[in-house]
Amino acid sequence: MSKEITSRSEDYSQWYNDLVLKAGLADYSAVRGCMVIKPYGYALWENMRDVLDKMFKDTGHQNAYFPLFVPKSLFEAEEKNAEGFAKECAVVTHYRLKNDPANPGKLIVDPEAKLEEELVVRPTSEAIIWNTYKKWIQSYRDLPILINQWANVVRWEMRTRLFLRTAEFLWQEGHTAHATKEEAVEETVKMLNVYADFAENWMAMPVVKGVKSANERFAGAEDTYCIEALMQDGKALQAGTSHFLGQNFAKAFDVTFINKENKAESVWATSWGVSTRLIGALVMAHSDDDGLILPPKLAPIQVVLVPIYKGPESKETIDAKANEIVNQLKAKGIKVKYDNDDNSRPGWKFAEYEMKGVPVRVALGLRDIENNVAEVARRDTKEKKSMSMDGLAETIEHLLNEIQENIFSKAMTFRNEHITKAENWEEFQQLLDTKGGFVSAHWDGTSETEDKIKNLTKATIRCIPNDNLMEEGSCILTGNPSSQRVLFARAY
RNA sequence: CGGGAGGUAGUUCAGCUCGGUAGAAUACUUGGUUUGGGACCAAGGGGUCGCAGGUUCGAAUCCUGUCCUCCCGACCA
Repeated sequence: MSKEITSRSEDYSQWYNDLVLKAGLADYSAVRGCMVIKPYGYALWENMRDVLDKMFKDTGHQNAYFPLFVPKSLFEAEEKNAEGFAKECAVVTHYRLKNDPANPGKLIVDPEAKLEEELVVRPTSEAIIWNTYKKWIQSYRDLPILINQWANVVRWEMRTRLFLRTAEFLWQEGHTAHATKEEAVEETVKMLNVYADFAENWMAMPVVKGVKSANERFAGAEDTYCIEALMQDGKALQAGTSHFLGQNFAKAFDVTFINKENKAESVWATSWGVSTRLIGALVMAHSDDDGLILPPKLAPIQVVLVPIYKGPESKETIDAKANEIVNQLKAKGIKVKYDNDDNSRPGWKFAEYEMKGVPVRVALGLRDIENNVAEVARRDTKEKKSMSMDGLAETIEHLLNEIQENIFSKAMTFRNEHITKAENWEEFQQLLDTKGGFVSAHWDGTSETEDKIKNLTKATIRCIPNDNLMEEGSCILTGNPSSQRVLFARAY
């Protein structure tokens, strides 16, 4: 047991906070609700970003960059979107400070520098982007436009949590424009699948793909598709969304194109995004009371090599052998760190790299070298084994794959065990209170019922799964007829 | 934004009730011994007690304001 962090059973929230801070992922800042992402956390984000970026490019998208500020008049153009975000917008009203005549050395906002029109700090970029697309689109030949941007956005949240909900966060937002509804819907689904692929095959985090109910839909969207993940405390977390925006933004920003029949039509739109929230998801999906457990495919350090010195004369021998192993691992493209820092002892390093979630640790001492072996420890199961130095790089390469698969299947098993059917209201409540996870239940399809259930239980409809079976039943709350089950859960 | 808790050395915290020269552990620096699960010895450095006012001869301590964090709630694509 670690003496550094609160255990999950004692206080899950505190465990999460301790972990993020002590593993060196992030730190609090002097700005309310805004965090500092530290090098180790940022390295993790860079790995995630690079993989996603390649996936976006492989599906035909290009990166571009749009301004941080949105003039208020543009922001309010799409009414539902504006209304949805209005109460959490940071707004720039002035462009200059000046010395405070009453208080030397202090600054005040210069009242003479008031902006004619306020600038909204983007909470999302549909407005500024569709205002731009208007200029770019005249003909069907200009479509589709498939653009992604990596950016920061600001949402003035009332209550923030490291990575899971911060006032400023990093994300990517894809914004595409299409000539037909079918093509836009296809794009929306395609990107949802990209997200699910990334979550499952890179983050080792199983997700349910589905569509949101009207209550949970993105402001301004016709349909919001999502991937929903399950955390170890039984709460759900929305890990990514892909929106079919219909022609709402095209109409709000007057973006039309001339089709092959020489007729003007409104453009069809999608937008889709994932954020640094995924780091929070990754932490909560796999880690334990000793620290992070990172999937090898995304870990900033995949293998750490720790020398066990015995007297100064052993250093040369061990360093030489260690460098040999490092080079073999590097030749296989494995990210390896040789930690021969003599200021901390092996035991300290073991605990430290467990905290940081490094998937594989190799300990190397004279004893091992004499026997032509190395001690290999895996983070996920904490299993330690002496392994032959012959073909060690291959052994470790396979082990990394095995760890990736193991943490995925462990998370998958947990997730599957936490999708439970509820047949009546008592059962529904009891499942939420005692077991947690997703509760699969019939719902009459109305927003009113969903609101009532939320007020009574704090559970929301996470999604209507894509591959849902049609099944006659009656609503868990009202008893009204229902044609399919939906997934309820308490969520982050 | 409502309720609760908190902010003192890099970190975790004591001191505050009852005002009187700023403390511990750990971390850090230097030297040495060490190294198979968070080493040991010796010496050394480090805090305008979150910030701003006020009361007082004197404030970490009492009062007011403010900023930040955590927990619960409301809110949240």
